[in-house]
Amino acid sequence: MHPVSEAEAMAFAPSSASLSSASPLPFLLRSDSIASTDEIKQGHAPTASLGVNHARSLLARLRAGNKDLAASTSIASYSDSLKRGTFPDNFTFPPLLKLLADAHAFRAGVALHAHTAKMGFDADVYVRNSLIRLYFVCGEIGCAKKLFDGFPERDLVSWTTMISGFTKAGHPKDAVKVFFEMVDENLRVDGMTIVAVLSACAEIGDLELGRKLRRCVDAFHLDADVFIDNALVDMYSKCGDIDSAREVFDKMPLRNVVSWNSMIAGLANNGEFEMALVLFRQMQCDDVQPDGFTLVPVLNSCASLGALELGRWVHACLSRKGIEADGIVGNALVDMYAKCGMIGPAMEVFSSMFHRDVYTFTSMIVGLAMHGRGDESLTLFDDMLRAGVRPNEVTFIGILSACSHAGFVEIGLRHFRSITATYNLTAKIEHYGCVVDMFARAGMLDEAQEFISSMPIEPDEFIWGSLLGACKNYSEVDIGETALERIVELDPDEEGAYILMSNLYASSNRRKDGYQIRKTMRKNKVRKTPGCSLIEVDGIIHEFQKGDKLHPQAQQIYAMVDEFIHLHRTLSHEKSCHHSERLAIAFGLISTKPSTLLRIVKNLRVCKYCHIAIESISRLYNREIIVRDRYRFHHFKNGACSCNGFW
DNA sequence: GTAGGGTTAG
Repeated sequence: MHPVSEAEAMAFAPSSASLSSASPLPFLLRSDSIASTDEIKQGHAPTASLGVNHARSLLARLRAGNKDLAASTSIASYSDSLKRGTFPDNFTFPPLLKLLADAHAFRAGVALHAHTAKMGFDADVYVRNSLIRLYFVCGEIGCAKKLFDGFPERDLVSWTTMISGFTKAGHPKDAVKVFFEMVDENLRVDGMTIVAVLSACAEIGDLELGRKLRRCVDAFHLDADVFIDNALVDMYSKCGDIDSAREVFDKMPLRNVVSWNSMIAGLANNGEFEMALVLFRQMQCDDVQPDGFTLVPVLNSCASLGALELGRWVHACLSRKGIEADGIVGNALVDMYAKCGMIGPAMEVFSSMFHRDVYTFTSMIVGLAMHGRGDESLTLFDDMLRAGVRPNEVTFIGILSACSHAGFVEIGLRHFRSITATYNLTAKIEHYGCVVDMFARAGMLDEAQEFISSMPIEPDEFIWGSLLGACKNYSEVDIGETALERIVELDPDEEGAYILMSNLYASSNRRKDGYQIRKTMRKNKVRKTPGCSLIEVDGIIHEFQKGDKLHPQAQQIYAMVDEFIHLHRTLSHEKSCHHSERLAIAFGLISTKPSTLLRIVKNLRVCKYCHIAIESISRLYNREIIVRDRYRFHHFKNGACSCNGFW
């Protein structure tokens, strides 16, 4: 950092001589006080100029980045010309104000606002609109609103600036209100206004208004505009109407990188991860260069699908393009590696990052907890607090599940209490669920029941499910029956609960009751979510459903599965099982080199028998196998699993 | 000759 010279600090103070003829009040470095925003909110232009210390800190801050440099250079040359006696005109201010807005240089903005007022240009419509945007960007919504309200000559641009300003400031409902005021006044609306309102609709999720705007776009034949089409794609995606988004996207005569980004992000955010990746490949075929905005939803999709190879490719692509693996992109990378079972690489990216926020830490904390590394997860939480990063609700999901997994009941309870007591966050049903799970897994079934009855929130089927699961493990038929009753009341289609209960009966020598449960399931036509496992081989994701023979290599796969049973039978007696994870593992074994690590992603929990079988497979075939199920990772190696039987 | 537009994580 260069020292700031007095001359530079004076840059904001035009000499009184050069201004005396234009203004009765000379601009001087009067004090360190700056005009308060109250002045502006009350409808007055700021009167005080910038003080020495403020100018100094501003200049230091302006040196920090490119936008800031651009702003500081321009301001410097502006004040130089003032000192030379050249006077600004109405064309001088808009570009300067824009630079200051982009650099979020609020104090300098106020100072310049004062200049415009002193020189009589603050009623110029261009100057006024620039000031409105500046105040919005700096978070001074009250000032922006005052400038707009007290401005008789406001034009289309003023209105559009208000609409987009409110949306970007996180007040999309106010944006829509402004739009309707505009409509009520029968004012002209153009494409840019529509884009701004569509963006507000997207934030609110107001599909109805979005559709009306679409009709407006069609009526005025504005739909060949790439900005409008992009805004439509984004609006439809964020409102959950992904088909309409795709329809607009497919019909676009011209697409830019933002069009692809919006569509890929829309697919990923609507859970269409495979399609997001397909579109990403298509984008490359179209020779559109991806940027950070593209790669974040692509990484999220990789994370959800366990597509590590593509994820790694994206990582390499980032480095190649010189996109820094920091901030949001870094967070997405950490999350991708953690969700693909690669805690080591996740930690490497984590350590290399400069800006670690609550998302960075949370991804890592949740990742470690899901891998059964509860103590490391808790250590990282302490690191996070020491780094001055405040946890959020999701962080506590990770912390509580880490405690649950590691059997730290006391520590877990202390963290649970701190959610509200220390951090003033809301403990949600998921947090209560973690605590129930914590008691239940530790075999403290009475405490779990007591905790459930003391909850201020109505327990849901997941809470009762945790309890039932523990009843199964500890053969507690009575409590299990109560839990099942509650679950059936809340979600009669919950197949897992019936199966747990029937297994609980079976393990308690009450097979008859078990059959009864299965009969009820058939009678009630309880749907079964089909088990589905994914495995990525050579960058291609292969999907298997329980017992399906759709894969081109089905014959070899089933032969391999039979081999498992044959080998496995020497250890225990098992009937033939074609659960999806076995098919995926069999395919992995026959299509990769010996000792290649296999990674499976499954939509449901791994059953007890498959868990035992995979332990043996890892030893017999000398393979590390990482299975991500609905809840956590199972890292199988040499006949043992990282979950230690906790799942 | 100046001002206003779209996309990103747990």
